[in-house]
Amino acid sequence: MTEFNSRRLEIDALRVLWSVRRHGGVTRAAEALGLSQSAVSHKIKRLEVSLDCDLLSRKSGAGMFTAAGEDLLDYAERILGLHDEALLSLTKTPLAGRIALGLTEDTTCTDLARILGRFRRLHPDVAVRTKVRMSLVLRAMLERGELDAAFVQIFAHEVRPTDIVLFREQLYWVKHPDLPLPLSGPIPFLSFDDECFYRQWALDIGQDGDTLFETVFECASAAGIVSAVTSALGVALLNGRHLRPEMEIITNRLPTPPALAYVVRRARKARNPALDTLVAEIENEVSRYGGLTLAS
Amino acid sequence: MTEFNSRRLEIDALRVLWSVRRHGGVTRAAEALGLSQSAVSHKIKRLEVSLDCDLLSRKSGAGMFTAAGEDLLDYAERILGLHDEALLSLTKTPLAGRIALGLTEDTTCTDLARILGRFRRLHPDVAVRTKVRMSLVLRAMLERGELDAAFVQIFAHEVRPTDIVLFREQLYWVKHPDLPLPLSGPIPFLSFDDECFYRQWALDIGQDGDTLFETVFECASAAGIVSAVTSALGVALLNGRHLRPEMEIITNRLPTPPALAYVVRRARKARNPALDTLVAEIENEVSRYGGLTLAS
DNA sequence: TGCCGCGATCGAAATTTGTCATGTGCAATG
DNA sequence: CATTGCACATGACAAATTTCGATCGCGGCA
Repeated sequence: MTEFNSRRLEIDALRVLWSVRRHGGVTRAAEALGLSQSAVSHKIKRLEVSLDCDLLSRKSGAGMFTAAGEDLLDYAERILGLHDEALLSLTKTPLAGRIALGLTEDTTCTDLARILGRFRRLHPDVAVRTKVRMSLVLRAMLERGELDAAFVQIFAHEVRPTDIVLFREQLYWVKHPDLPLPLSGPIPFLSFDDECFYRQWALDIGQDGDTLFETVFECASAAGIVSAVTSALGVALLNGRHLRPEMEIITNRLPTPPALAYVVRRARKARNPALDTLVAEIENEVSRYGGLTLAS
Repeated sequence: MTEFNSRRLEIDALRVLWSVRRHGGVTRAAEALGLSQSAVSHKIKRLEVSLDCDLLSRKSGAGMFTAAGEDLLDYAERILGLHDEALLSLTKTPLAGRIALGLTEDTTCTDLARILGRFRRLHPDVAVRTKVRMSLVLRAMLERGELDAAFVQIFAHEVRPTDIVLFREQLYWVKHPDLPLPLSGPIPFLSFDDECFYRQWALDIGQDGDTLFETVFECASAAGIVSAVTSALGVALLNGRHLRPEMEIITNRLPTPPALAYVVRRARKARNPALDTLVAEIENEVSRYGGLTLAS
């Protein structure tokens, strides 16, 4: 009772454990944390030894964690939350002001929500207004000065030095295995709606001569495209998060799709200390965890 | 912004900080934590450096902590609470049962409350019944088997091997400076009520010949005695927690008062796994912090 | 003024933590 | 069924951090 229970947890180890869950594996967690794989492995092992119980269930099959592990993760999450907030509150300068923020639908229910929530708690005198639009619209609003900053998806090669990259992702051509690619004539294309900024890229690639694609389906939500693909209605451009096992990735006959990035982009505008702080917090989070994640 | 804020707190350091407040000083905290004074000093210094702000205000006069320090302590307390609970929850076996517990008034609003609260949260199926009585009464109830365990005050020399000592304290003879001790005749005595177990000790010491004391004031609460002393009504036996600067400690003419101890004492009784666990938790807390504290 | 108690600081020693290199188990593959 | 690839574990060693004992400096106090 004395030796193993008197041993204490350390925040660092909890963060590693948490990162393992978040990134789904020791190796990935290590990458994200900027550590070697063995360091992460060791840290967890030490945690296990000091607690005298297993946390990772090295069984294939079931979940990655043991019951004790899941249990601890619960606490870890709360402790880490407090920890990060404590850190922020120490550097807190009384802020007031107004922030107009643009989000995409994708980003509303993820890490960003947590960060925004915490920000409002720490700085109750800052009025944060958020608008949810598609990336193209948000970019236009930024240009027109209607927003102070926005979370937008752009082509990787469009990233500006002042953007903060939240994470990068790759687009894939996908179709259902049952759908044969027509050897000649247009390929049936499942497209996001007009405002989708990489739909243009897809429609532009067939320009040399005849049209490569024929848009047979148009839908604003990823979920709609996903189900159209699985119904073998046609070919679509999807990012990694939306891939499903039953989808087939097309690697020949079509040009490699461009890489994408989710970034925070600020408006060229007057100083805004409140926004500075918020952006700094996001940067912090990104650098600590090696990017943010979205729910898939 | 990047370098000092990206640095992380560690639970250990927070515990040290907290211990410094709790024990009112670096040196005491070190003792309680079983570390050297320099280790504690260093740990705090490191914390300060990594946060790039002062936590202890080395000024004489005002409080021991800076505003940032107090701020951090707030979070530290919450983080430590979660930490300890996490640790406990990992070793948790589903407990059920019933515990009859005796407390003194002194112990109701201190660390014990925190431990009991946590215990009930972690083991909702254990019914904890508490009774608040004076130490003498509690001891009798223990003997009669009406309680499973009790937190009682006893003479230090009465501590049994099976008792868990929560902390020790010393009694002092005190009076107001304005009150002269009569050179002959009985000394005016301010006494707790009948059930106070060391009142007997005081009344017994005059037995060789005439009565040394005359009880001029009797009150069940320490607050009453304190104000009677400051009103120069007489002489009283008080423990360190109740000493006030304006009181004068009498060191001659009266025998040195006995040392006291607050202990957890269990009834000689059948096994009670729930009680075992609770007692183990208390032992843990005591060994980690070198005793519990009471509000003065 | 000289003596405490308390905390800061320094160098050396001990402990902890991270890395590289390597080993093991498990699946998919030819 | 050997082979390859992947993900994680482990061991040895180097680097960094933490602790300790000793010593110093500072403010109260007799």
